[in-house]
Amino acid sequence: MRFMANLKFIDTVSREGSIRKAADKLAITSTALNRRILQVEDEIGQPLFERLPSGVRLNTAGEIFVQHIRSQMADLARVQSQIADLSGIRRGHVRVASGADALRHFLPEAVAGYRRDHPAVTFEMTRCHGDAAEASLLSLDTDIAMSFAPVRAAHFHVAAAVRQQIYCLMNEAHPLASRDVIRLRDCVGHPTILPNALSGIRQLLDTALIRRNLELNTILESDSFEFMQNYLLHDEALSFQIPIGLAGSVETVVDSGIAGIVARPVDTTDVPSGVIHIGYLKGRVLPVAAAKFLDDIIHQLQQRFPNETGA
Amino acid sequence: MRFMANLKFIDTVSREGSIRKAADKLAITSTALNRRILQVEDEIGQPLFERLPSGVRLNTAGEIFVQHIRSQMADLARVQSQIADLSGIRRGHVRVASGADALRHFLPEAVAGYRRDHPAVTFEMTRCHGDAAEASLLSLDTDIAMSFAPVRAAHFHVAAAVRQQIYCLMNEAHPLASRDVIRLRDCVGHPTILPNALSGIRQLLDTALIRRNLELNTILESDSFEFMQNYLLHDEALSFQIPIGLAGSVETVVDSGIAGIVARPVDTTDVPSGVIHIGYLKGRVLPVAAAKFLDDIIHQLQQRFPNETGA
DNA sequence: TTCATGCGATGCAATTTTTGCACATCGTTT
DNA sequence: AAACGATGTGCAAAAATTGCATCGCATGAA
Repeated sequence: MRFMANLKFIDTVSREGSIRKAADKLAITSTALNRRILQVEDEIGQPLFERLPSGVRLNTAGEIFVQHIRSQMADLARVQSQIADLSGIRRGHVRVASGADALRHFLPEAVAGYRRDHPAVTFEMTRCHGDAAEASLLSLDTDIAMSFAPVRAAHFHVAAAVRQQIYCLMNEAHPLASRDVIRLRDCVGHPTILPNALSGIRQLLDTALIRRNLELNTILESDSFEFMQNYLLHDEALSFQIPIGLAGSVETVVDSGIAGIVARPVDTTDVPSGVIHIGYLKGRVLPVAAAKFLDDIIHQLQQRFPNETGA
Repeated sequence: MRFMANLKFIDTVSREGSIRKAADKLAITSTALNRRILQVEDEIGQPLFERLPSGVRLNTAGEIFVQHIRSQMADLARVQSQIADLSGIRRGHVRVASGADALRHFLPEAVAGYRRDHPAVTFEMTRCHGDAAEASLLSLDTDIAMSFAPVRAAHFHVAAAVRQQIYCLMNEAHPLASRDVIRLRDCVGHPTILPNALSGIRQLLDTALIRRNLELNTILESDSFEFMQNYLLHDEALSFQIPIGLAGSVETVVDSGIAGIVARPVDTTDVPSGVIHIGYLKGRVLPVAAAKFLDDIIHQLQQRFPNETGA
């Protein structure tokens, strides 16, 4: 895209914080890049960067301008996708930011299903927590975000929300495995594995524990659900997860998707349900491919969690 | 603006409908322009223009792309204006489309007043009727529109609305000049000058005349209020106008602003008041200069028509 | 303090890109 | 049939961009 080159260069410099680093990344010399930036600054009539000994940094004008550039580039992507759509080929690139839960089983399936119908569409899946998701929407690095943590509505347009009850995971040989519903106080004393503090599950659990003045015997913290679940195979411990992080539909979630591990719901009077929010940056018009994928996700969520999904 | 050149070129070609004409306007040769367009089409991956014997015309993809270009350019103007604003100098360019009424006295005063405070701001005033105003907002040729005709709310954000009663204008020697309020039936028989059919005043009058089955003795139609008003100096005829088209505030509008011509209100049970709408394209963020000017206009309207101005 | 390092800015020559002219090609109109 | 006016194309000239070597500057380490 020749006609966007200069703008893309400025965006890259602003991200790298250095003209030389950006030049490397863009496979041109720093001189050329430097002069193109000087030229744009000249055309704008104001410098966009502060020159520091360690590199460059956006000044206020630069902040405004870069925000404009990013929104331009995102809109160009939408236009291209829309134009490609006219000729029947559904092309496009969809960028999704999600918590680890949905990245395990739900999104792989959803993306594969979508690509079966539209093989020319490419994807970029980023794992991140609530705040990072919002930042990445704002800088237009991401089209769609999916987050179990509470979202601030200021910049986020919620396309769908799905209630998710907390489940307790354990080896099928665990003494609690015989119960249909787990109470929080039952867990006390058993060795427990928790997701790390940024996780929405962890936040719900912590709030519940403090309120009831309980303490768990936490033997391990991790941000990898895969690690935690596989650990359960080798030790008689408890872990927690939400349905979307488990294979299969919520009705049949007696086992967790891994042989030898079972999932039991935690009583909602102990730990309230959380909500997964799916949406995009408020005010944005998504590229056709992203918009279609979002529709698909919502459709699948409604099928899989028919009573828990709202607008 | 080097980095927007190609996009501006495409916009110009789409407006001129011919590469050669556009090339003339842009002061380059048609070959150069042609090749730049071919290059962009190549980068987009799809042709944007249909080649006709008489020139070029946008195809569907082109329509989408040009709309994107225009919104980009408008947004760039906003960004530039915002950046210029940072350094204290309030620069910018404000484009207003208005009916002839407000262009007579109100807008000249308003613009002059604004420029007194912000001499670096430039203006572009276009006289046009309702539908043309909407089109010019949509193609982003205009920032602010002011129209006495009814507006379709689909694309128009109404920033303010001012009720305007119809006034009857005549030579001070006219037999009707002694009345405080004019009834429509009083006008019958007198020679009358009317604004042309596109005018909001004319539409209100026509509706009223049809409803009451009256007919005026129309000796002249024009779209120039100046011509009509000056004609009254030389002939004992009637004409019509709204307060914003007259000098002075509505309370003191005994004379019309031109010596020898007086204005008398027409009874609102005969001809209902119309409404002037001031606003901009829905969803747009106006450049600071335009936004500030809009505030100014609204403020002045509220001062001049305190009981007739609403949100 | 001195020196080394890493940053952006700049002069100049090589290179790439863009431009303008002449002309080809196509469809419509006279 | 011929003339006209439109876009598309080869080729040489002109203009812009690039890369190298180098400068000036600020910081941090010895």
